[in-house]
Amino acid sequence: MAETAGGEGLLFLTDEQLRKGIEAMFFAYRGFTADPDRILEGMDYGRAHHRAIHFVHRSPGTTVSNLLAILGVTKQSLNRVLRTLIEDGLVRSEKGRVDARERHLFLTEKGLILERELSDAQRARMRAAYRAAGPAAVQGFRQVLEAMMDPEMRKQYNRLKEGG
Amino acid sequence: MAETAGGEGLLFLTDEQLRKGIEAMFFAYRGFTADPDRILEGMDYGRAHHRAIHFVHRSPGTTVSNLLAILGVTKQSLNRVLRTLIEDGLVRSEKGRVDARERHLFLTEKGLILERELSDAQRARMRAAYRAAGPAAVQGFRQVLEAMMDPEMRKQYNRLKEGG
DNA sequence: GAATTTACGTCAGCCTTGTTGACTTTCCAA
DNA sequence: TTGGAAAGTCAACAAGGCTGACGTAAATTC
Repeated sequence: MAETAGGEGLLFLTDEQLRKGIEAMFFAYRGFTADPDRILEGMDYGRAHHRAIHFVHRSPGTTVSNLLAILGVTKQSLNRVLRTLIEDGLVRSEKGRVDARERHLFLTEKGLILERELSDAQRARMRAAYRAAGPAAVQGFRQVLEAMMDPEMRKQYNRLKEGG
Repeated sequence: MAETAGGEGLLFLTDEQLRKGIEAMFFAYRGFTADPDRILEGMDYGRAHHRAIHFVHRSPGTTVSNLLAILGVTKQSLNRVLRTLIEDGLVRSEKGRVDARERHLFLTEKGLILERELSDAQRARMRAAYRAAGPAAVQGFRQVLEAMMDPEMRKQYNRLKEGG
């Protein structure tokens, strides 16, 4: 058995194993986004709209600043996406009561319908993958992903985990 | 304990669990690409160049058609990337001996140096994540990712796994 | 041997989604 | 009351996807 110094049998840390993990991430992410992409093509929306819809649904009433922090894009970029979603009546923007500078974002009925369609598709794939791999694998999956995040993103992720 | 029909305790298949998985994928993929992105910014290259370099390194002598199938982009898109890499002397293109229509692609010395820099960074993150999560988690991670791929992509992935 | 198909390259133009920079409006808080 | 934060907007640009059309060389098929 190929061992590294320390003799713990860290076969899973060889460059070859790491490379497989890298390629698995690459190919899997394609599958991960494939279904929503398919639904959105033809509509005037893209992946950026999906992300905005997802996180507004996830945290109703969230502010633009919040969303910027989560999505990690510039406000100009987010604004373009948000503006079309508001114009098309998928997202509602509400001036803050406590702090009137802030805009609180909500999905409208119409927005909720699209969100449902997108997340149903994405969850279906995730469910199939989970079912195929089993509960123990799922736990490992989540552990590795969490460890792979930047600390700042991990914070965001955990905040969402609790908050929901 | 919340059970679904069948009584196997499929707690990991609840919508809430699936949503967490979806968000974990989103945030983790950001981390996954962050280091190479940082290295490439400033150079005239981007993520698309990284992908081309990765898979040419992975399968030296691969053809353009092969690369197109793996990357899932149009030849025009790939060509733009490949052309700059060839011009800059990172990739060498060689007319096929058996079939002279084909172009076989290789990394040059210079290409190998950049590839090393990029993959070192990406592997370092992957290694840290693997180490933090442990071997069992890594196995689960790979199982779920593989199950998440489109069948066509899974074929490509497995072909690479063996071939290497 | 001629016709067709395949592999590759290229030009032109378009779209989405990211970026910077500059600027305004609104409004809270010191 | 004034400084600064939050939000929005305009303009310009770049990366990297896409389609469509076309050209060339080589292989394959008829």
